[in-house]
Amino acid sequence: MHRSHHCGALSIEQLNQKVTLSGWVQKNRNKGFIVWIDLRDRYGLTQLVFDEERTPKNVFEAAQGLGREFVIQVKGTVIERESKNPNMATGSIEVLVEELNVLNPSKTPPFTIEDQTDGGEELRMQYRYLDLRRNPVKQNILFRHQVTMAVRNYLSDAGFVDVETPYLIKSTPEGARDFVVPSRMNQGQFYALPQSPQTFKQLLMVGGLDKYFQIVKCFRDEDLRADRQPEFTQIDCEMTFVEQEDILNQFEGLTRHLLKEIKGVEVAKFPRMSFDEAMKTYGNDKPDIRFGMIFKEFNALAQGKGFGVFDSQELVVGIAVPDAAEMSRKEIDALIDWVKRPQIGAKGLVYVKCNEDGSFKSSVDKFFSQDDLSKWANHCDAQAGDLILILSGETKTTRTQLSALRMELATRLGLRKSDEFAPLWITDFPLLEWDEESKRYHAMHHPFTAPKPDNLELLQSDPGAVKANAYDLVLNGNEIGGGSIRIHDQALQAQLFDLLGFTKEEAEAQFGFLINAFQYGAPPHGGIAFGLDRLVAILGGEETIRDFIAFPKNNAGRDVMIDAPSALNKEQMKELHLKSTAAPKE
RNA sequence: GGUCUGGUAGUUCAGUUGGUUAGAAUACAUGCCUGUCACGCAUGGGGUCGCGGGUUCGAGUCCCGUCCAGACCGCCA
Repeated sequence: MHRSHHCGALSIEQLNQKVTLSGWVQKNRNKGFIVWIDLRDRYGLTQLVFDEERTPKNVFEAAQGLGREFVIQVKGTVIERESKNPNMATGSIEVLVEELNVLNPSKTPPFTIEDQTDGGEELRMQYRYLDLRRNPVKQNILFRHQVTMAVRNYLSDAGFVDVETPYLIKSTPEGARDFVVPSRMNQGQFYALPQSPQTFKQLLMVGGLDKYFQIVKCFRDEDLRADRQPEFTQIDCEMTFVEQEDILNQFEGLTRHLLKEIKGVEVAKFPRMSFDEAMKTYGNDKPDIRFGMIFKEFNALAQGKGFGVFDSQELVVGIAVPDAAEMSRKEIDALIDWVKRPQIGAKGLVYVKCNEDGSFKSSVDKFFSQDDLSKWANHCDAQAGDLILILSGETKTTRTQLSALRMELATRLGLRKSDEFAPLWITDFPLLEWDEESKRYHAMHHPFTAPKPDNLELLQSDPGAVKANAYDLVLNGNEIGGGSIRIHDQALQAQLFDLLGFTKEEAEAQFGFLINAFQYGAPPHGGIAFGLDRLVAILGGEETIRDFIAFPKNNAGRDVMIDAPSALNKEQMKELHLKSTAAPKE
């Protein structure tokens, strides 16, 4: 028997019991006459004690040589501590060791295995198996398990069937870049790894499964971010005989269940906002509504007063930053520099300080009277002590810039509280997006998304104006889910492929299987997919998903622990009918 | 593809205008220590200052190139 108890189990209840424990040496505190070892496993820490008088001499001497992360097994007796540690779950007892068995010694780890480790990001990734021993990372992984179990239970109880879909599928140039896998048995041909199980879940609906879900890996060969990995996990769902309203209700239910179950938070009915309204009032299709600073447009108030910068622009838009009028000139200048950085790209920033005495101080005092500025303050609900910040320019880019500024200020002002949860549905997305580069329309969501039924006639006359039965679930400024009602009518699907610039032959070659399936009684259906990694991170109060993934990849898509990707040897390359311009590994 | 920040001891970092033998903390090793729990005290070992080139009497420090890491923009149907 390796152990009778785990390292978080013992308390004063087990006093005087003989126990066997196994675990890792967290810390060796050697006082000369006495040695304490903190023994660690997944469940906690237990203090072991060895001393000159009570411990056999050979065991006592061996204890002095135990280093960090040695794996040991001990047999001993649970005794009450002379000095208790109230900060420790097992702090009132210790185990007086009689037998010590070193199961495996350890090299000194390259970083400390403690909550506040001295290890940097890269080193921790390289030795991820050591990092996983640390509480913060371990807790995140356990937390993820809690979330996925709650999801599975909820969806299964609601009648959803967990179905696995294939990972080796067909490449489609539409959308994100595919990861591809060469086929040995089919020379010169490639599988692609799915960007999502989209078409398969639709075929499951044609197949009559009615309600499907899968917690599934998806793969996208695009550049990474703090919240983006090349392989990531979706909670993928699809339902038959539903309208948008049915789906929103079902998955609002799931999200509310998770918030309650995992965080103990009760949330009222989720607000809904159209895409257009989100863009107009937050400059963003995933607004963080935990705080205000809602966009107000100043065109009517600020144009035609001789300030050329405003007069010449399509949009003049601003926000009132609460309690920020105290900002020094230097701080405001730094803010102006911040928006002028190439990442934001604003030309400048107009500010109005709403002083406590009711007066206004602005960067455009030359052009606007106190009366003008008072109207501005009124317009954007700025109180005395607030700071109004205004950008102007082309509508779309200016909104994007102000949105970035709003989020930055909220972060700086501590308004993005990680224990506050503000979900929001965004609806009525445009069906299509004009792409300047390729001079054609792209599907904003994906090519199977259904247009709103009363927009159908616009498909010919003004495709860009067509709204879709598509929706996103936003949580604290992050898109955590998105979906749509799908097209189930083959004629409409053909029309969409046409609009997207597919010839009949291309559509047939890429999606023939789906078009065929739709000829055999495809039911109305729709669904949604949640980004599990992101959802877990946000519920956990973070925005970086890496520490909620057991083995994540770095910025460049590398796994620095196993050193992947790597070159293949000549034989493999030959077998796969691949030629490389890079020197192959011998 | 681009912008920005960083790379100095096992680790996390400091290093002034370019100037003596490159420091701190922590980790590690040795010794001391009669109740520790971030134990304490003493001593010690540990450096290709990412790499290559240049400027200079002299480069961790300045310049050019390059590699690596991170954040962001583009991209992510």
